[in-house]
Amino acid sequence: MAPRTRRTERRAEALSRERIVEAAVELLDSAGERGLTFRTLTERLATGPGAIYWHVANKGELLDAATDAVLAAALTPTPGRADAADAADAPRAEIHAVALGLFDTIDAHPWLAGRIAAQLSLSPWRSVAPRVLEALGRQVAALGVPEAHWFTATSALMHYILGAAGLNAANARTAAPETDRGAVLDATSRAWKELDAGAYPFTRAVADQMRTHDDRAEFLAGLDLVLAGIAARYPPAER
Amino acid sequence: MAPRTRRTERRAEALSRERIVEAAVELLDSAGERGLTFRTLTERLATGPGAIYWHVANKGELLDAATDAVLAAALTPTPGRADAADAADAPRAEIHAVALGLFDTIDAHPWLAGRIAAQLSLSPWRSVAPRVLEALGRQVAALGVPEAHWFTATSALMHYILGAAGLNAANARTAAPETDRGAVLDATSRAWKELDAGAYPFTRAVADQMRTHDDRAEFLAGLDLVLAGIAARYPPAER
DNA sequence: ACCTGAACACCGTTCAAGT
DNA sequence: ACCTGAACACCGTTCAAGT
Repeated sequence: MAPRTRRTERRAEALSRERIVEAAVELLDSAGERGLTFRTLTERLATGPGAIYWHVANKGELLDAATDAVLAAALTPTPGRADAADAADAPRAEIHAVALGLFDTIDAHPWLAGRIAAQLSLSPWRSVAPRVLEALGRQVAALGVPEAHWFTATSALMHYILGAAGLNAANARTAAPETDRGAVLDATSRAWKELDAGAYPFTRAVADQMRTHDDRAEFLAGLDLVLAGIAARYPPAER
Repeated sequence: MAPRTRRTERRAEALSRERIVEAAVELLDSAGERGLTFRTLTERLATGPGAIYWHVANKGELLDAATDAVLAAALTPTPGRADAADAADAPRAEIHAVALGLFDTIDAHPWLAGRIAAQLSLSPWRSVAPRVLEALGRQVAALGVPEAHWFTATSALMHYILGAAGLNAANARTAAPETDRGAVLDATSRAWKELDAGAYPFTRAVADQMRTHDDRAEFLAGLDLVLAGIAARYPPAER
């Protein structure tokens, strides 16, 4: 056998945990959670499974590392991004910015939703929970919420944001690439209108509002409801 | 010998879609999503994989059927369960009842969380979305929210309820049976207190509130924040 | 220390064959 | 019409062996 063209399929740099995680994120983004296997990963990295297991304990740890890598970028504060008109509105603007950052990140990496849920509870001391809590909680404090209600108010915000963003991401998660959002909304709206009039009067009534809704705008409207509730129930302490 | 011992490994009744779904739910409850395989299922039903594929198209359809079966029970209205002191408070009490029903159901069947998210978006015309929307939306209308905001208000409620319940369920989903909740909260609280004082002042400040919190009570407190926000932002139309 | 690649146990699914 | 069970392609993981 001839001495082969010099490593056309051979990787240029040494393997490292970072390179493995990077390739994992790419596979997850392009093919979803089912697209990341040790076969596709070893093929892309031009190596064998044993090499990956040298740097990573198992698939779960790899998914956790991928989650951390993507979320770290999303949660890195970008000072001044809010540029609120007046300072009084700064906390609300900052909460919007954090929420939209998470919403858009989860929308762009839909596989994140399931992983965040797993991490939040499996290891609540790890980076995700404290980072999100800290970013939101400081603004909750700035809004004047009495300290006794800090945890409750911030938890509710965090649950709404991560929950709603996660449910929304399921859209992108499994929808075929050529699936037209408008067509899905049309079909769903039509199906709702054909529900039994006696059993589903409300759903029939909102079928048109559903058809024309904007995911991002609805997400923000819901966020503002939570914020309005916080303002109403936990008004700033007198002084 | 008593008729009991006869055909210990042979099933008594003919296979049916219902019996298969029933067995699937039991396996999911006892061993989680990873515990349901065609091997464990055929063993429990004393049959082969081909028999199951005669009644069910594939594993995805089986999981959808299991989800529908469990949610149908949770969403069946139980009239009079709320028994509010006065009628004015009836909508809020009913929303609490629906929310707690979903919270407890998802808590008891943690595998539901991921499946609900998938169904909500993959096929929003199917039973889950209209049923939840209808149950919540009627009460939103009863609260006097103007019709123009019905969809937004009800969507926010639904996203909070399903999102928060789903994130909470991740707790039960992977925690080892002998894991003591109190011990986890203690360890998490301690870890939070050891975070960098400059970077995590808020998280450190709420570490004690987190340690003593009650999941169900926090869930309801967050729900009340959304409801308070709805009352504040979408007050009943004048007449 | 880092990597190779064959091998193992297990998975969802198919299908020719039975009744 | 309904069920059997061997077989297939694929998965995560291991490990003796190389450098």
